[in-house]
Amino acid sequence: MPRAKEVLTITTPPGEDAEDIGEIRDIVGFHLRLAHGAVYRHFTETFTDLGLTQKQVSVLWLVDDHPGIAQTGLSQRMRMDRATTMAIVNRLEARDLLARGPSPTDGRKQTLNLTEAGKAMLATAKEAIRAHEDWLKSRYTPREVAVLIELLTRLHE
Amino acid sequence: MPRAKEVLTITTPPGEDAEDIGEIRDIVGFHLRLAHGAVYRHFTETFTDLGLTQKQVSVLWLVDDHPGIAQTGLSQRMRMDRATTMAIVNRLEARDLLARGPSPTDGRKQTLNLTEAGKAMLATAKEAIRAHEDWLKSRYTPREVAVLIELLTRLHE
DNA sequence: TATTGTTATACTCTATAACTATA
DNA sequence: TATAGTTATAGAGTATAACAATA
Repeated sequence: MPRAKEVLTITTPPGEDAEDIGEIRDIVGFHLRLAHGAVYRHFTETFTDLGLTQKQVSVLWLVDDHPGIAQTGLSQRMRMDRATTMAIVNRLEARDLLARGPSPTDGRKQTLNLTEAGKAMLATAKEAIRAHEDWLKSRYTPREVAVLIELLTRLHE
Repeated sequence: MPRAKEVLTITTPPGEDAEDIGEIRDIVGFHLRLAHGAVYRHFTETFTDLGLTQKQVSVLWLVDDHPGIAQTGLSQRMRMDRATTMAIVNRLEARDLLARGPSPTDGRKQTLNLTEAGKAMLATAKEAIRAHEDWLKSRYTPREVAVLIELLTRLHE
């Protein structure tokens, strides 16, 4: 009796149609969306006073970590479109938290740097982030936090 | 020598200021946002032809699972505001995928049900979801998928 | 030709506030 | 009073397309 060369075995739950994709609670994307939404809402509440969004804080943080970074560099690190990056940088520049400047090496590029107000805002924001992350991590052991970050990283790397 | 009653020990990495929150790559929310964005983009690409968003598919699916559900019931399951739910239901109703009806028991409520076109669309959407989830799950072992869902669920439950 | 920044445009999501009808 | 739906409004994120300047 010849053996089948099994590359992958898919088990169909008993009593369920093989064509059925299953239940919505088994969809990873569904949970990812709900989890993101919950964290987004808590973030927004935490940051009402500062008036900053997740994206805006991320941009301030990344510019602080990489002074003089160009908008395309920011786009790559944030996995955003150029136009989307523009919109966010525009808002931060309008609030005088971030400044555009010319690139000494490439006339097409802009250099981005935090203003003094931007640095102060980032410091305050990091305090709020700490509280926000504590709220988030309170559900997990340190080991679980590490696992969660590992698994999430595989989705965006 | 008295022992300290340690509830939680927080270890500060050597050479790092205790006031420093750390690096952005250690922030769970940062990875969650990037992961969500990556999955969102792949979802959008997968669903360009159908012209459905994540939220819209979730609503169709939930209405199919719970025929006659009210908009507030939908709001709770999707963790959305009433007004946000309205906007999404409006779009689906305008495309004749979903129908509003009166509630037999409560004059304030609306019942929601899929139209025939809505049921057909959902069936097609589920096929696309299957491909989308396969892409997503290809990074993980079945065990890791279960862990990821477990950890994400703790964030939105 | 390719890259970078820019502008214009459009759609979706999200939430708040205020209003109406019903319980 | 509280709940459900509705409407209006506003801000933010997302992407596409087209354009100008530079490499």
